[in-house]
Amino acid sequence: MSIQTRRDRERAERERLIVTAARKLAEAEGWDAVTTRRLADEVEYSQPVLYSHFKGKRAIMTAVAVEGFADLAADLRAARTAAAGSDRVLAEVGAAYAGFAERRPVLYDVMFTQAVDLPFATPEAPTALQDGFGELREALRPLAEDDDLEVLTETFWSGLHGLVTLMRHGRLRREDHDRRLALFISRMSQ
Amino acid sequence: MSIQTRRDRERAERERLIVTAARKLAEAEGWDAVTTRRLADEVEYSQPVLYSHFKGKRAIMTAVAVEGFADLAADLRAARTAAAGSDRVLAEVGAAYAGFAERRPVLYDVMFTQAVDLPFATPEAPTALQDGFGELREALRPLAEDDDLEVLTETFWSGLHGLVTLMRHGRLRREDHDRRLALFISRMSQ
DNA sequence: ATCGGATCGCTAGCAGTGCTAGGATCACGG
DNA sequence: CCGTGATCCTAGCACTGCTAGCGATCCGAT
Repeated sequence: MSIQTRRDRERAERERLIVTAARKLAEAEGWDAVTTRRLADEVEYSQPVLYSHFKGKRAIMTAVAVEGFADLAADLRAARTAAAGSDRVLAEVGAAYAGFAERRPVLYDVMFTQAVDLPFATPEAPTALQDGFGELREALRPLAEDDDLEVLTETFWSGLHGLVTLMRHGRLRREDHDRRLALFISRMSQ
Repeated sequence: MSIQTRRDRERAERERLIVTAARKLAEAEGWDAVTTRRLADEVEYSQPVLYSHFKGKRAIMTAVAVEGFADLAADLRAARTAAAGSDRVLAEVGAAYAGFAERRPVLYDVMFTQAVDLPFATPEAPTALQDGFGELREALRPLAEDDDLEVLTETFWSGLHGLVTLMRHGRLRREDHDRRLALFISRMSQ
């Protein structure tokens, strides 16, 4: 193996180090604590190295968001494949989605409100995003009827997103979360 | 009238001036353009005056958000009272909500993602918020059945919020917006 | 009419932000 | 062993929200 490949490997490792450090720091102290100085300090390099890997701070956050989408997709897949009766699939997947947002609020935040420049609903969207959307689509396929499956999936996703977002921001009474979720799922199932 | 009252009146006018200037500036150039310096320049006062009226920049944004909630409530009320058949009410109100978010994205932004410290779902929430929520509740009352009306309203609201938020952030195909809205309303109507 | 006092709004500055230009340092190839 | 090129750091820029402290202004009492 050439020297160049070793360098490339080290570069790739350092890039991952930056992303995971940003994620850990954010999950520990919130995104406000993730400044370029603090992050550089955390990875034990100087600030400018960050910019040799990423175009800017937002690009780092976007990288964290992509990781988040991969995690979310994995959670949804697990819930879908583990669901007992086929009529329970939607409820399980919905609960998994809401659970993800609740367990990892900081991650959900960067995925949906901070890293807004991520390409979506287009072929060049990261596969992690398409996977997650695909899980929702499969969970909904039995319910599609004559509705367009794609439209139904987007609508279902929107409902879940609204529920978790408004609750996270303190706009809904927390104690009724499960009832709202159950009501939404039941009505969406016709 | 005493001098004090005149001063109080002038203070109140200037406070309104600040809020409307912030709103106009944001709607014209986005919230990134609303810096304290720029805003002070716009109202033709120095920076510190802003802080004699508001605790900080976020408080100014919150004031703009409250104005936004009043506007939204007015839109919803107009849609609800103008709806022809009683089975059209929900569709009209939903369309009004989505239309508001589409027509005033910057305002909707500050209401739901920037000014997160606004009290909600509690008695001390500004009346504008309670009015808006009340409009949704009245639109849904005929559909409540044995579901708790409050829970149903929160769920409906969440769905609308998710639809407009994800679309605004480019996560949903714009051309299917009306179909998603129609699907959501029809399923929520049982 | 004039003066004392309190209010008011300004200038100047602080600490911290994202980002970058420039040079020093180090490892490599000849 | 030396020149060369990549690598990474120090220092600094322009900007942010916010505040201390002073100067002017206007009011009320003498």
